[in-house]
Amino acid sequence: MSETSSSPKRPKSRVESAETSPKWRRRAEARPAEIVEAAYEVFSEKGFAAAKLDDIAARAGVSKGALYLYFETKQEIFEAVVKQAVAPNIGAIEQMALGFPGPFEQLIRMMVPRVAELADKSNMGRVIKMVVGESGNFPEIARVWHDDVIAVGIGLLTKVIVRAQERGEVRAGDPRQYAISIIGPLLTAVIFRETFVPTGAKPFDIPALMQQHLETLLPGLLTTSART
Amino acid sequence: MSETSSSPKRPKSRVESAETSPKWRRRAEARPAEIVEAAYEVFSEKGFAAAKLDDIAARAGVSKGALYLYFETKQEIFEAVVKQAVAPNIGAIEQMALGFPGPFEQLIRMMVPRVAELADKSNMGRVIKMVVGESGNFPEIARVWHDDVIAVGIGLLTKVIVRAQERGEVRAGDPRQYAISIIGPLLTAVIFRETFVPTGAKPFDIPALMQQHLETLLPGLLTTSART
Amino acid sequence: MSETSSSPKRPKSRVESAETSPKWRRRAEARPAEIVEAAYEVFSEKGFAAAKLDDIAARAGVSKGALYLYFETKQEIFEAVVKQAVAPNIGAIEQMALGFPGPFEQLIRMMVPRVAELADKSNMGRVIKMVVGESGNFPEIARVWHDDVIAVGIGLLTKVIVRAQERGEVRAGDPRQYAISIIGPLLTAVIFRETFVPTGAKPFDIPALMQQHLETLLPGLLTTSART
Amino acid sequence: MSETSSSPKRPKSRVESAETSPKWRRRAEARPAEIVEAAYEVFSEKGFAAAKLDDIAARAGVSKGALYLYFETKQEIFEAVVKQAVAPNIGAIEQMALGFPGPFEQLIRMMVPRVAELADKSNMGRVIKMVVGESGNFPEIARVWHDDVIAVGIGLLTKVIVRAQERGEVRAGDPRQYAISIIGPLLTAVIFRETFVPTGAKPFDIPALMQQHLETLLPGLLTTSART
DNA sequence: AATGAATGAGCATTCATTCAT
DNA sequence: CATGAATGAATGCTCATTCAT
Repeated sequence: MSETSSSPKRPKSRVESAETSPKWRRRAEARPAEIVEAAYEVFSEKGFAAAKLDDIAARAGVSKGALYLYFETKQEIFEAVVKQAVAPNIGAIEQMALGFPGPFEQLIRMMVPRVAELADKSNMGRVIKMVVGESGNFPEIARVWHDDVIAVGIGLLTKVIVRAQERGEVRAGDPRQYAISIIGPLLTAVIFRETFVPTGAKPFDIPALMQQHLETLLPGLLTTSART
Repeated sequence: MSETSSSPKRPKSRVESAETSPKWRRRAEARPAEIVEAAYEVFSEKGFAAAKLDDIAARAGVSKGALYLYFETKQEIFEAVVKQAVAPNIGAIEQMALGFPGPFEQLIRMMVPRVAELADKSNMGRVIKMVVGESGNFPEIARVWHDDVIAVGIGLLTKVIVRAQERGEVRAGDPRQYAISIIGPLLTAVIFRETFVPTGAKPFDIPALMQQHLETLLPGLLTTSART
Repeated sequence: MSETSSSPKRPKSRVESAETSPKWRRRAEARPAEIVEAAYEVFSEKGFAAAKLDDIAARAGVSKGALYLYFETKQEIFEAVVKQAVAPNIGAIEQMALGFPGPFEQLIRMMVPRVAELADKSNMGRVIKMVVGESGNFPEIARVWHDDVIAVGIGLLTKVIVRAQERGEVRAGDPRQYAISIIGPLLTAVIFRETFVPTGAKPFDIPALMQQHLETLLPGLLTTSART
Repeated sequence: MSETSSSPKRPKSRVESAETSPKWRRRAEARPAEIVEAAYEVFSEKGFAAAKLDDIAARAGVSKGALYLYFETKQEIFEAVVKQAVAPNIGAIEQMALGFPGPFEQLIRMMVPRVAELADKSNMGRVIKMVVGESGNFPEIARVWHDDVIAVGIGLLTKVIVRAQERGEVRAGDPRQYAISIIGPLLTAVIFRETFVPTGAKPFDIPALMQQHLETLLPGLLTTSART
């Protein structure tokens, strides 16, 4: 879980005293994060509807009632779980990509492994699975995720490609489609891992997969002049 | 929906009577398929848990009780829905691919648009979404889908690539990863369509996307000697 | 309970067949009335919030789930109970009063005992108690009851008095206040019966009370010329 | 609220220390009354079951936990609220009535406006509403209220009437019924005000109503010789 | 004395499943 | 075969009550 804590209803402690002795303030500060963490596990295993608040509470080590001290509904907990996976590194990556001074090939060779690493290690995969699975029931969540994550990611990649095309580094072609060409195998591998690997399917080595994918794709993506 | 009827518990007609009014007969025979068709719609919209048998029955134009004449549980209906999307054309494609006499490039240039077309038109996307979303609750279904569809598809592609590598048409490299390189953008686009397009996201032209993807990928995939 | 059944969501029987053999149609037709009857008892004993649907269901001899075949919420059941006591005889009394050709004294001497009898025998008292007790939480119910019962009753009495004043039979004075002078002791006695008699208070003989009240009130209400 | 403090569980001050800061002391002493005052408002608006201790605590300006320093249960708070409205002026009125030396007519002409004024201004109406509404759940409270308030009031009036009958001032007739004849319209108007006026019903001018009621009733109540 | 976080029993509501007709 | 009324276990949410601080 990242520290990008969404802002759940925090029971307002009266003075927010200077130095909270750890024994004093019970667990009030930590609770929301603990709950979201537990909820993340349960939701990603069962999906929204099949997840029981009893289970979430138990896994968070609190009573069912305590959930309602920090969240108003089950759906709000779900939204917190999904949001908490949203902003994590997108901003950082965005900075890096748009500010990068060198040629497209260098940029992409730096970014793709980094993103692959991220996808491999983080829980983004399970969150994607949740968003996909519940998009029918929570269009709003799907919309937010699209706007905040997917569109930003694809848009960033597209922008980088357009710029490279303008500089003659990338061949003519629909840049948004190129973005999917680049990133599609990664998403597929992540979803595959979350969906089929637990039932016994042979997993992919995601960084290796993306490394090879990049080597395969670049010759057809770069203009002859841009090729190293 | 195809006629590949899954095998729901068909109520044993007590006497298998000589001549029943043909109109009646026909309806009765069609029932399971109608139910699965309706269930497919509801499940793919809501997911397993949020789908109500009331809705399925209503959409199938039968009473709720009637569902239990053909299926024993909600889960069994769900399995029928998923299975019914399994067999679709994999077999045909398999034949085509493995029997293809020409070079890899020709084969892949023929297959990919065909599969893209299929993915674009069929409801496979929604079924994938269902399988992804419910894989946590129904590992068995995920397993079956993997074994019967995913593994077969990837395996087929892998096999074709291995053969092409042996003939010096495809560069060295992990053939299973190459398979994902080829097909990943398609799966990503399909899932994107099912998940985000309904909430307003700009859709992809899937055949065009795969056409461009192929042109981009082939230069790096084929050996220099195999290039047209 | 009167037959003035409000119209609860009746499970639509498919053909409403001509003669429903009592053994065939289960209890579908009778159920709503039975439920309302049971709910009336529980609500009037406990009030809205403290009434448990379990109790209502048990007393109606059905399962808890069955309640939801006929009503959508607890509140809707409550409203049905209250409404069902609304229209009962108001209409009849209204006809009688407004169409009465004789002098005011005759009319009032006929009406008051009749209404007293009604209040004594019917369950109106308990319903009034419910409306009073829950008016804070269900202003809408209080409003409906006021508009449909209280205002009609007071309005009717007021109208009769105004007419009698115009004919010189009743002394000058606020006719709406006269109405309360006439009917107030009856309402008080009814509420007293519902509230305090169950805890051991000595009840009033309501018809006798109203008889004496009328004899006491009439001399001051009628003009000298109208006195018998 | 009056100072007739009910007796809530006062936390035993451990040392009954010599001199505590007087400001502190005062607050502590006032707490129970403040709580009862707040509870009165909430209970009279919502009824017992729908009243939340959270609301009561908030309105009293204390924490929820603090309620339990003074009362052991919700019901005990409720009882304190009801009791606190009991003693109000009944005693004073009783003295006045029983000690009155003049004729019945004078007594009643003095008492009724005074009681009407009281009913009009005090919160008795809301308490009556509460008692009526919760009598099913709290028979004990209903009993206490009957014994301490209702029976006393009716009994007092009855006693006065009996005495007047003995002196030949009031006609023959059931004196307890006469009491209801006199006071019923007042109670009806009070309950009407609490129940229906908040939903938009036209209120009664209670003192005026009772004035007219008295003028109407007295001719039939007094003997010819007692008439002024 | 006072706080307010935490508890957990309690209840309205839903829905897969059964079965009398 | 078919119906749909009926069931009852399951679950989200509430709120009086407790207790560590």
